[in-house]
Amino acid sequence: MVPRGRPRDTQVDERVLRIAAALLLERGYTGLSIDEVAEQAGVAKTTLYRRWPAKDHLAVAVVARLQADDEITDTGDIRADLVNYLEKIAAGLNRMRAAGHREGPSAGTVGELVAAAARHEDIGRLTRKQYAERNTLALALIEAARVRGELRADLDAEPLFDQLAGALYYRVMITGAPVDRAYVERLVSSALERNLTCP
Amino acid sequence: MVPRGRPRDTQVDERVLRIAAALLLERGYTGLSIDEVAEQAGVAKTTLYRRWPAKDHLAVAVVARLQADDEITDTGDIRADLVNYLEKIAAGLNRMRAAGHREGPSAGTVGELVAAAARHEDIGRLTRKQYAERNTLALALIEAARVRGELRADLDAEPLFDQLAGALYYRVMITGAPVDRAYVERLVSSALERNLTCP
Amino acid sequence: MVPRGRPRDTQVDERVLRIAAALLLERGYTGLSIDEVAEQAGVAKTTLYRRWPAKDHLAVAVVARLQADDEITDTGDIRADLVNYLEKIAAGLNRMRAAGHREGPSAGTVGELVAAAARHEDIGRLTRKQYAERNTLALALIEAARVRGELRADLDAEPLFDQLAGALYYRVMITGAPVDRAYVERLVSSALERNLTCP
Amino acid sequence: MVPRGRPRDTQVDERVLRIAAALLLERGYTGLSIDEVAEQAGVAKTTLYRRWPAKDHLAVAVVARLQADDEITDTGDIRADLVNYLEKIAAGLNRMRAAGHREGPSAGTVGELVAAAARHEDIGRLTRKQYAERNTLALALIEAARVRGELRADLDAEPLFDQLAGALYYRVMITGAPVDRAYVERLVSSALERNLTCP
DNA sequence: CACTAAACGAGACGGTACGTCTCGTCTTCTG
DNA sequence: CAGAAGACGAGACGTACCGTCTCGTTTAGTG
Repeated sequence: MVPRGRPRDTQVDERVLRIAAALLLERGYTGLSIDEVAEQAGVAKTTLYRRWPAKDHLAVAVVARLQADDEITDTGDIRADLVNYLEKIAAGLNRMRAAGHREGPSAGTVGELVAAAARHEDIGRLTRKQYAERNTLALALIEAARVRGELRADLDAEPLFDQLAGALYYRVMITGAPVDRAYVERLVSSALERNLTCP
Repeated sequence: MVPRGRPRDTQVDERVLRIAAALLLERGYTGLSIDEVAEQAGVAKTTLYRRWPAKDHLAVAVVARLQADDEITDTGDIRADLVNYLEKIAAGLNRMRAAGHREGPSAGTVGELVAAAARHEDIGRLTRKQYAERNTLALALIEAARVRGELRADLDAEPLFDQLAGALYYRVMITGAPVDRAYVERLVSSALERNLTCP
Repeated sequence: MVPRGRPRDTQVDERVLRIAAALLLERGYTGLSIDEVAEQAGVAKTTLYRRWPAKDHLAVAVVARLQADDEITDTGDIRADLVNYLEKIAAGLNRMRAAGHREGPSAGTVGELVAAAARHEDIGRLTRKQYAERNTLALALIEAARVRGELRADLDAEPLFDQLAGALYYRVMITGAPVDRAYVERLVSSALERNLTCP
Repeated sequence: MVPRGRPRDTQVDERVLRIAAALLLERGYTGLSIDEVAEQAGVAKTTLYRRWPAKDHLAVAVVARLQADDEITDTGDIRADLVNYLEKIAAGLNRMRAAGHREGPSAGTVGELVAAAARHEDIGRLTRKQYAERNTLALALIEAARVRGELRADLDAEPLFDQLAGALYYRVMITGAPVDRAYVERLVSSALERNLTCP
């Protein structure tokens, strides 16, 4: 398939995403205005809509780039690996938390993205797929630890990871409590140690 | 303090919240229009804004009323009590999930509310306070179980409840996975049983 | 007929009119807000509406009081008498001109009063009656001058006074040109001297 | 200068002004609602506000178009020319008089326009400029008559025209008296003949 | 080099909701 | 009853976005 017509200006993507990121982080989701992005980027609105079909898509793209690659590593020490991985997730969330001037404790932008995923089926599919991949990796990590005997044999991995990741999101979005290294370690401890007393 | 002037019509709150709830659940956050609520409720917009300073505030009030009284009970069986309580939370979330057109897997409305809390400092304070109360109750439940020996003595209650509630929110908002009774039971089991093998 | 119940507080009228005048002159007709007048006067809106059925009526009352009594005097010198009288009218108009911060050249408040008279039949009747009285006096003045031979015998008094008063209003409302003593004298001269060359 | 961007739809101006004129004449100034104009013209409110920054501006534009071209002609007979020209002005005023419900004697709409000119500096400038042009033409007409000896050599043209036009406005806005051909002729006679008896 | 196809800048446009601002009416309690 | 206080209905206003459209202009590749 031969490309016809004038090729897209690749610098546009870069410039737009940079400026959109600045706006999003500085003023929050509402403050991210298509008109303003276009103007600041010296780009026509048409050009934006040629690349991202709606503001929500642009916002998702911006955040996706901010989160980047949360690598997962398996050192054989499940506790350390989980702490390590969860900390990366926490870092991404904390970055969102700063968005929107007031820098209140709650990460409104994360909420907006959830809403965006609900508004647009394609965004929903995309983000769920990405989260599914992340989940798969984490579950594999846990499974490996189970197989090699670090975790108990009849472990239910799915809710375990839900608990870990969920606690982070819960604090960031709902209670507004801090999510730092100390908390992550408490969290992993709480999740891995037995809680019920042995009868 | 003596009340001065014409007292507020208490029926208005009732009527408005009922209609707003219907709109919110049927058409989602965007479909909840102040003008329409006012019209359907036979109320002037001024009257709405006298009670709720912005649409966000109305929406939060609507949802607060839908969640309403998630009573927590202490039967002496911490596992059953937690399952019971989490199911109530899950029910509330699932109700939100249905909100808005496509009945997609993700509860966009919850995300909007998180965003609303971030946009308005007062909403943020209010909701965090409410969640803090809920947390307090749950932590007391857990603490009581610890004291009477159902849970281990050195239990860290805070992350434990974060894990439980967080997992529900995480699935509803992020992964889109179902949150039903079966899952809640798996979740509580996962959180309460020991996961690390004894060395 | 015996008066029953609490008698009206006569101080209210005074206070309200004073404050309304201040607002009207300072901010113009739009800036004259019933709510604000009530608040500043320490008076309930009910009380205002008991006295003046609408904002327009209050405004008219305010202006009527500002104009007060344009006395007309007959010294036997029609030119001087007219100049004298027109100057009083001009003074009233110039007072209105200052109204509304921008102190532009045009007296918007006069226009608003005209509009008010058109909106409310009763205001229209009232003001037209007042203007009719003024007219009657002026016409009598002119007529007397005619009878005693100062003015020509077949003079048409009605358009003559229309011309004089009208020119003032025209400049104040339409062209924005100044209306001072010098102009009034030119005006009277122009109206009284013959303009057509004698054939 | 190259035109950039999508050109304005010229039909919009036409349609909007037509419909706005209909509303203004039928229901008066208050009855001229931006929302309704937009709806009836099949045009977005945004489009209206792009052309006229406020309702006042639209109203002025509507009236300006109604008045349109009051051509002035110089036949060499100053009396006839003045009558002719004043009649055109009177016609415009009488058209305004009909505007708004009660078809009362006073042209409230003219008052509203005066008020509009006072509220917005730009409208004031614009309308004063237009009236200045009209004045210039009329003064030229009078001046020509003076030069050719129809009017006396030391005539003061400015107050003369003020008197003529002013009388019309005065009757329409203030006294509510009729302004028809007969009156215009009396008016011109009154203004042109000598009024003082020769001493 | 002409021609085609698409990207691009600019900005008008339709649509829609928001939140604000008055006005004039009403309802309650107090003197 | 008058008055203070303030809720209420009604309705327009002007604003702020979004996403689409319609131009004219540029930038490639192709015959």
